[in-house]
Amino acid sequence: MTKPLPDFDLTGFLPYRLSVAAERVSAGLARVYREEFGLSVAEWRVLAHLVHAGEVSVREIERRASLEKSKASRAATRLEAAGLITKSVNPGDKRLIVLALTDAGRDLMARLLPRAEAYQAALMRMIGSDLAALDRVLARLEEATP
Amino acid sequence: MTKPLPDFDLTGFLPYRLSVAAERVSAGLARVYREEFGLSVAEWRVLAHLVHAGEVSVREIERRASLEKSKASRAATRLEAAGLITKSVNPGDKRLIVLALTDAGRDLMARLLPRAEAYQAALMRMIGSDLAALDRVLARLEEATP
DNA sequence: CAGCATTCATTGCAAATGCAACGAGGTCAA
DNA sequence: TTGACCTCGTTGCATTTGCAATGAATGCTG
Repeated sequence: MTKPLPDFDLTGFLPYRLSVAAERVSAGLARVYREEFGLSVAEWRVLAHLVHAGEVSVREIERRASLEKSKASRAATRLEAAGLITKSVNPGDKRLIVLALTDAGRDLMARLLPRAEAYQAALMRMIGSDLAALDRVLARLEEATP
Repeated sequence: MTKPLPDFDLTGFLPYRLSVAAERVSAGLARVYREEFGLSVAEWRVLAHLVHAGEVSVREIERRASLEKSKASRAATRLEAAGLITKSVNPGDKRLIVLALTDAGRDLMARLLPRAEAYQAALMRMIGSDLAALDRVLARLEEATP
């Protein structure tokens, strides 16, 4: 008596499809900031968050940019070495490190952001009228996951 | 004269949101096959594809399961060591390796697949009426990415 | 204010990753 | 048939990753 192994098509499995799609989109975007600006995903996220948030601790990056503690720390170290950000101790709470863009970092982002926006625009064009629905789905997954 | 750095909210950036959502969903699913069956993502994908495809080469896994060449190869090696699949040379083309589930592999998947399906079902319930739109979006991203 | 628990960032280290190189096999045209 | 190419799977190796441990700083409680 053999087990009744149900058929299962991985390519139709939602978590898999979502993962592959996200990976491809990330890879497409990464070409922009990697090939032309030499940034890794972690570095891109740190810089991108700094543009919006101003001065921020590593911990804040970890939370807001979904970056592993150590990943955020190492990305910050590399960015500092590249002269794109500064790291300093928060005088109020000396456990905290204040990350801030340098002029060079701001310059780089001023050139990079339009490219990133253009990429998002192209993506949105592909998604078309399903954008609102996708937005709802992502919003729901942001607050909870099964 | 400072640069006109446009504001940019990473948490509203579509590629980022997609990436985070996919990562969270994957992590949720991974808890099932990792904690209870000791499988990695790569191993899960290989097994899942074998269920549907029967006997398959490593190359085929690479293509159909979006797994790096070497990742697929190493996953197969581990799965063979664990007694879940067999590896043999294709007699017709001796460059090809034939991967096939063992009885133990089939048994494991018979227990795992219902859990995976349940996870997908829970995910679909969350997505609700936006499922059709999400499906279209993923289908479009599968055939092309900006 | 003393002691203890917590928070933050870094780092050590084992494991995972990705890429290029390799060797074995196969294809095809001259 | 031979020799130049291609394909497949594995592996070597430098890099990246994730996790736990560490050490410094702060908060909390009695």
